[in-house]
Amino acid sequence: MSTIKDVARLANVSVATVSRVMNNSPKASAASREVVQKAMAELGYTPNANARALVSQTCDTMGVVVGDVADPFFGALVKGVSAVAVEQNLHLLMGNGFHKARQEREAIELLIGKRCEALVVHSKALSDEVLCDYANRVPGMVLINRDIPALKGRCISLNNRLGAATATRHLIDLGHRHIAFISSDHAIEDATLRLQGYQDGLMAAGLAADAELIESGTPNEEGGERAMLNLLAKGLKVTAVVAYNDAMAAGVISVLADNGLRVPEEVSVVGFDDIIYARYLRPKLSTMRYPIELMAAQAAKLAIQLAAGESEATQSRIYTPTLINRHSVAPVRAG
Amino acid sequence: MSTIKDVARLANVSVATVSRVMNNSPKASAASREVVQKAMAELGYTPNANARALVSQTCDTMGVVVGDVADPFFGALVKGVSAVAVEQNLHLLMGNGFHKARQEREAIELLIGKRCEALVVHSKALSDEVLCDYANRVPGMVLINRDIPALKGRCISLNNRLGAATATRHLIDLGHRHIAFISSDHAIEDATLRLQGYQDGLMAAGLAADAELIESGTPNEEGGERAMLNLLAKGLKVTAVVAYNDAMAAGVISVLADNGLRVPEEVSVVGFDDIIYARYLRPKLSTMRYPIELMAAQAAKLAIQLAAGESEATQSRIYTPTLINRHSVAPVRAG
DNA sequence: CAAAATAGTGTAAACGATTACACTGTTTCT
DNA sequence: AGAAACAGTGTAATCGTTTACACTATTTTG
Repeated sequence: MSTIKDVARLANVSVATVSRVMNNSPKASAASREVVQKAMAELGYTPNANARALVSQTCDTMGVVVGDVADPFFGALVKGVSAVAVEQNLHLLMGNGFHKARQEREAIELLIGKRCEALVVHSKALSDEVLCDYANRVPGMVLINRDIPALKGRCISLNNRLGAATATRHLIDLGHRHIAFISSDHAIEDATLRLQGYQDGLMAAGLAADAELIESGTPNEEGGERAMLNLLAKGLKVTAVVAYNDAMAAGVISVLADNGLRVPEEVSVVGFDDIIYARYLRPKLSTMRYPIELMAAQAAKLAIQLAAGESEATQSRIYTPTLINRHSVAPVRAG
Repeated sequence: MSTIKDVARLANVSVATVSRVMNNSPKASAASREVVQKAMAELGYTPNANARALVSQTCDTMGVVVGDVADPFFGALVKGVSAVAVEQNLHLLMGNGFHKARQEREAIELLIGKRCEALVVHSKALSDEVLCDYANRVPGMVLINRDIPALKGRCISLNNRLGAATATRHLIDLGHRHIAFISSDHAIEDATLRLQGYQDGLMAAGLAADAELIESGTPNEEGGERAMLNLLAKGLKVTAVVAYNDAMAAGVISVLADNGLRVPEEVSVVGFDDIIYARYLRPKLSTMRYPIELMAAQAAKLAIQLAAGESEATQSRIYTPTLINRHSVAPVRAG
């Protein structure tokens, strides 16, 4: 691969002139512009971004760490970050943490190593301390879907607990009294919080929380299917289900339908996240909207500001999930 | 941010020693190991990957260019590439082309600029010539979902035409004679090819292709809805629909259901791609499987091999889409 | 015990770009 | 005409690493 020297040689100028042409410096004459550009084209020259980053101490890159890109939720997250990156003329470097501590660390360290100025990190497997440590090293690092007290102004998260409570209350308002919860067995905060929210909802209505009505599985379609199958096997009366997320809700609906239970006539189902295909399920899924793309864009902007040295806010930004009423929830049937 | 010199100073050794410790060189004594590691930890030192890449002429990074990460299809593609990246201990750099020529160029040039050794590129907006040009500059560049004759051994694609023909034939075999095609209005090869495949299918059965039965829209759920709405408005007899992709099929089914037309009893629908949520639609979507994750992994492996200097194959790798029979297709009803 | 081998360290030259500074030649001004 | 301003260029230092090479101190060998 050719270097700036090759170009300089071919164009019969110095490397400084080549550099000036590349960077549109006003100090380059029209004549050198032309000859240099011709040489660059002839050699198929692409400047070495690493060398550039080294001397200019900035690589115009934003980094983002997610769990797994193939998950639509993270797809939306990356899209939100990507949009502001494009807008700000930054490039995007992506790391997958796969929900494992070691891999999350590696991903973050890689991005810091490449000297990304702004960093949006989604980490569930790392401790507050570890994350603080990184954050202290990198001013432009922002955490998404996490709320660490010591990192107040650099966290953007969602009130998971409130969301699950809202979903539950909605069902109760429609007359449901036998409400199950399909939980995630991933040992992350969100799972606990949403479960608590469900219990809050029951409690507020003076309903007892029955542990038998709680089943869990991996937080995807298969997990939802399996958990619902287990729940059904118990033969309990259930008129409504609150699912940990939309993917699990899809599994739940699938199992319900396969077993001749009509949604929402016989069983109501409410999801969480409002992922891209929630409204294309049949029935269209009622769910708690998680404005992740918006939040991610917000996080990206914040990261850029912090990287530029702006002082941080004194408060975490906590979003509120809102109920989206589609067709998977109905009032409980008389009797 | 601290540098190797800071570490050296604090540890009272030379930078060479620090470097040796970092790289686990056998030339570093246990004593320096300890003192250097302590200094690194104390400073929160992270080596500058750009400097490293500059001198070592390799950055252990694989690049991937996709249309839009938020699209589940591309999510799966990135996942496939990501899996082999992790396996080979490479990092992943991602660029979004958003199906625009200028942005695709920028994304590719960025990755070349960063000196990614291996590159998996999904580009539909760039011409064969432009792509060839890039490929000639970068030995480890592989094209996915594209088949450029001049780049035989470096293309991995799917037989779109055959896929659409297979889907159509399947419907014909079930007795359907009034089969519509919901096409994508993106001006890319795939759209043309799938439409041709549909026509091939009809032709092979001696059926006339009725231009009235072809509607198009943006290749997503909304586009599918709109196109199906337009088709319905014509009041033609239609017993089956072949959709450009699963997202459009989801829209098609949604509109059909909203208008009281039962799928598959009254109208059969077949999609294309088998994206993640195809089997969670109701009815479960019958579709042509596009093994994109597998293909992407294959492309990534190929890219790595080529980057390592292995000679290329003499043939493009063309995958065959297979029919996945779920519940959105049924035999035509008597009468 | 001297010579040779070994272990560990440091110095300095790369890598490929940017840019301050010095320089030359031309234009503009008085 | 001579001074001052300006335009354009090149030289060389720099960014933060790696690593060949030279070097010293120690250990092994005959």
